[in-house]
Amino acid sequence: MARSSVRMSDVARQVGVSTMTVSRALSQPQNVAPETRERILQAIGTQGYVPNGVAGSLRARRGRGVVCIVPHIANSVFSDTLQGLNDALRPASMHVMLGTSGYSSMEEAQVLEEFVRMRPEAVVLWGTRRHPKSRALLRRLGVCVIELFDLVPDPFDQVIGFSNELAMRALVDHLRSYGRRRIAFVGSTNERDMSNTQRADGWRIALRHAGLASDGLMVEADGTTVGGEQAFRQLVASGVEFDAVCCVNDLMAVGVLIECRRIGITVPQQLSVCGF
Amino acid sequence: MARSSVRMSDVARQVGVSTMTVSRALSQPQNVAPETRERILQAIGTQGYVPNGVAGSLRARRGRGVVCIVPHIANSVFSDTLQGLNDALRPASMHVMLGTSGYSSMEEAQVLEEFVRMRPEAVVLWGTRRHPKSRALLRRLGVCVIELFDLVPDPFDQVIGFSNELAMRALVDHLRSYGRRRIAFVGSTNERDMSNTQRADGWRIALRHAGLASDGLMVEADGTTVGGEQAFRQLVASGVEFDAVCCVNDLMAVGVLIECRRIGITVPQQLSVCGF
DNA sequence: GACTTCAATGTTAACGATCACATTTCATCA
DNA sequence: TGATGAAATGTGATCGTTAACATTGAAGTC
Repeated sequence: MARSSVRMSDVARQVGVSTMTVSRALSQPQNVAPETRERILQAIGTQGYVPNGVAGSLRARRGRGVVCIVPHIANSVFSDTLQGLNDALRPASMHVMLGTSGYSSMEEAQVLEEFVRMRPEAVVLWGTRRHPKSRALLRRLGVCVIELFDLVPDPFDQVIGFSNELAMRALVDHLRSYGRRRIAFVGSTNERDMSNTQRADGWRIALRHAGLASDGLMVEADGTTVGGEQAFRQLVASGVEFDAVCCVNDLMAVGVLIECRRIGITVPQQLSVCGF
Repeated sequence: MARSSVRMSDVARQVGVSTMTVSRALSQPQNVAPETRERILQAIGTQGYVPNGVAGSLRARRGRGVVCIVPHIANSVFSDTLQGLNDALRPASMHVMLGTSGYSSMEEAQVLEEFVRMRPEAVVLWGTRRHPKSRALLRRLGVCVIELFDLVPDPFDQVIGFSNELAMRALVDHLRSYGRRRIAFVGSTNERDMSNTQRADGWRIALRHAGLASDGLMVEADGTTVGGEQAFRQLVASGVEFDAVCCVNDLMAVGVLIECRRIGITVPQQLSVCGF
């Protein structure tokens, strides 16, 4: 660990004030005489003093870190979120402590346990599925928790998100307003991803509310572009009739579009295709 | 800041040992009698004790944080790097403190100054362009610095990267081995991005070494797909002869490919196109 | 002039852990 | 049998800062 040999007391000695005045000059300038403050800042520059934030956090019982654990960084949904969080935190002189869960709540719990040792100001987590250990830990520490993406009726602390189910229902209703009646669903087989289930539920519920059938209209494959092609081929091969396809994500929708072009189905004339 | 009211001394008291023994049970288990350690771990579980990493870092004069400042998170090159760094750090119980520079060395210096207060174990930075303030700061703190991406002859501390110039020269040589002789360069007008200049240099040097001309063979536009299309159109319009195009990045290469398809140039038959 | 008020600064004691250096215990062996 | 040493544990100081309270001095009030 880098340790600067220059301490606040070194600056204080040179200026001829107490360390408390130096501390105040940095964190509450309005309580220090301008002239004194000026001399202190100059001494800081001369000596190359870098405040020790670890010591400060310990004594002040507050840090400037915000833990953020996302399933995977190298995925634009998550990295965009990180970017936003980072940008919002900087003006407040706070920083992101980054972690990944690999879509596993167990792994998230382990990472979380290590991270909270640094006593973060807040914890930002993706989704609302928490391992019991995580819940207990967060509850015990009383740390501010912000859950992203999934809007649930009984949030742990604070939630910023939307309802997968309602969004998918809105999508289906929109297709209905275009006159579509046989609306298929292309889902992902990724079991860890709860949003797939919630979106499928939304599709099913919307159809039921509208008095439309869903039987045989759901196909699943890997949640990728190739998976989308496969699933769509499967749907076509099944011989079931359909005039619209809702995909659980954009990648699969791209796969569907590719397959449509290959077998000569015109979009949106013959078929409506939705991503998410 | 979350503060657990349970301290190490609470655990120690319950077990009937000193705090030092608890501390050792956690960080150097081999120096504690197995039976004692067992009782300590049990008490920790019962009381829900979470070690205070801030206090530990202060006294031990070493933390577990690694500062990583990238130009922009929401860019796959950087987020992939972050992912890798994060994955490598986790087994060592270390964490990433994330920051962004927005491609500005001045902003990087400011972010860095705030981050080093937490006395990180190491600092990972993108590229090798550093603001003088950053250099001075890092030098003064004596913190381990790792610079990524650009391989330079006079590294600040440690560098992991490759030479843009040499890579581009290799690319040009590869095209020559295919018989290409009129090799154009599509560059980006993004001034902040040093790598553009270095790659252009590589292209120019490779041509000179091979005794080939570069005059009129360089075009520039915005470093995007659209920019690639524009630059290629400009190249075609100039009437200059060429049988290969090196693009400064993949996005521009995609733009070139799109434009080729539009105007009926077959790749790779009539023209070789390279990304980077 | 004595009294209040306020701004500027100082003093002391933490924050919660770990380092460096004891001390205790007990098995080993000449 | 007492010296020797290693394993297990304890003691006291300390990491560098800031909260809480105390002090100082000068200006304002009656």
